[in-house]
Amino acid sequence: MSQDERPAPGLRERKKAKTRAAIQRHALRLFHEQGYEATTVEQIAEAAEVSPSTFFRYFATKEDVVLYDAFDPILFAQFAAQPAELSPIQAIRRSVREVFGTLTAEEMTEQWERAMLVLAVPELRMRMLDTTVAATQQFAQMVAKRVGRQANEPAVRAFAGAVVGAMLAAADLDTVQSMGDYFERVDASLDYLEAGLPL
Amino acid sequence: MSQDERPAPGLRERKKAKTRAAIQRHALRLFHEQGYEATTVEQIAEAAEVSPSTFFRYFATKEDVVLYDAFDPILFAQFAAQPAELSPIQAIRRSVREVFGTLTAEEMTEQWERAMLVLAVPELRMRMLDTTVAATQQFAQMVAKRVGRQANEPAVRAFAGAVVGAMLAAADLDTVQSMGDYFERVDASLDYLEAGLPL
DNA sequence: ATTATATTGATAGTGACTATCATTAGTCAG
DNA sequence: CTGACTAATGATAGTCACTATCAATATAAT
Repeated sequence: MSQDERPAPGLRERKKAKTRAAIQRHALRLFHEQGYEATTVEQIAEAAEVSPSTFFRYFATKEDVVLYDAFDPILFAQFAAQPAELSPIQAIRRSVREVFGTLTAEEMTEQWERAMLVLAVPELRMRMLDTTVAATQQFAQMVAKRVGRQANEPAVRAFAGAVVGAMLAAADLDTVQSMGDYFERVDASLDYLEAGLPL
Repeated sequence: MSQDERPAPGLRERKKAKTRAAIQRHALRLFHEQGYEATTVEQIAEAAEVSPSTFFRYFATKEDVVLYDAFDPILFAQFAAQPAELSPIQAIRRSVREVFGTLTAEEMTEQWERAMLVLAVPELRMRMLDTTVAATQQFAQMVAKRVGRQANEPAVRAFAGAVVGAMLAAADLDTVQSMGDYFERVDASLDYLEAGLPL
């Protein structure tokens, strides 16, 4: 108690965090209950007891309520922290394991449901793809650092693109029906990339 | 003249084709002159001398005016037509060369400008990505056929995803500044994939 | 307590897109 | 050629995401 465990950053900041969380919670609940498109921003605002104006102050778009995604930075940090002697693909494999290994069953379910929502709604799926492709450049830079090359070299870019492409292809709703399935597929894809795309 | 070169499909159909072409032409011109976002559907409709209602009868969204893309099917057909003994990557390389080799300088410029527009406008870029990812499944099926495997095998999906991912990574505005640059990069990426992603 | 500042809600707008319906124009028998 | 059938059009009214603005309110700082 003597130490500031959480710096308790003033009433104003705490209120903002609460408001943001309330909006997101009610939004996700309503999306689950009525579907994404059938839920209007007005409804979300009303449920969270704020005005529509306030909604847009916290989330620039309706999509952002779902896509505010803290995973990319965590995954990147984990990737950077892997021992330098690992190959990029081995580093990816370990990063994925370590990041998702810490999730509770509940968090896992929540992530899975969110993923289903994103894949099901074209609007959300498209935004997710866009941010993923943008993240590919960042990934290329980290790979470059790891193998001692330049990030703008065609080989490095192609490698990063191929890895991301293969990971996206692993997220296929027809054959993947659970988080466990998905991890198996990601692992298999990484094996396949490591083997040099043998056909 | 004795043969029907174009079946001349009735006045109604000819008018529709004309209207569609007029809308698209004026839309692309206005996008070029004023920018995509600054151009409203109302302006396009007015320029093409139709009502806004009619605009949406021809194009479901404003985006579709730009993204109505005839290239994917042509590229797929060309890929399917490549000799069976070629490896998938060799077949891709040849298909790309053959499809774009037939373009005139003017068509080339037009395609380049359209590509720039798509990459510059988030809305368009996202839709393009979505259709590209969707096309990956189709591509996986064709690859499967070529190598005598099933399209839902992880290896086949991962291969298709990796190829598409690497191709997308080749379309990088920082390092690619012309259609010629782009083809070089695509070729280099295919080499790299063929070599088994050596780092 | 008082001043300065951050946050809010209300209001009014824009623009993409949908639904509906009467009018018009192309088609096809007879 | 004419009239009935059908497809295409334009007008109207509406929904919803999102923006801009501004007065009212809540927090922070002095």
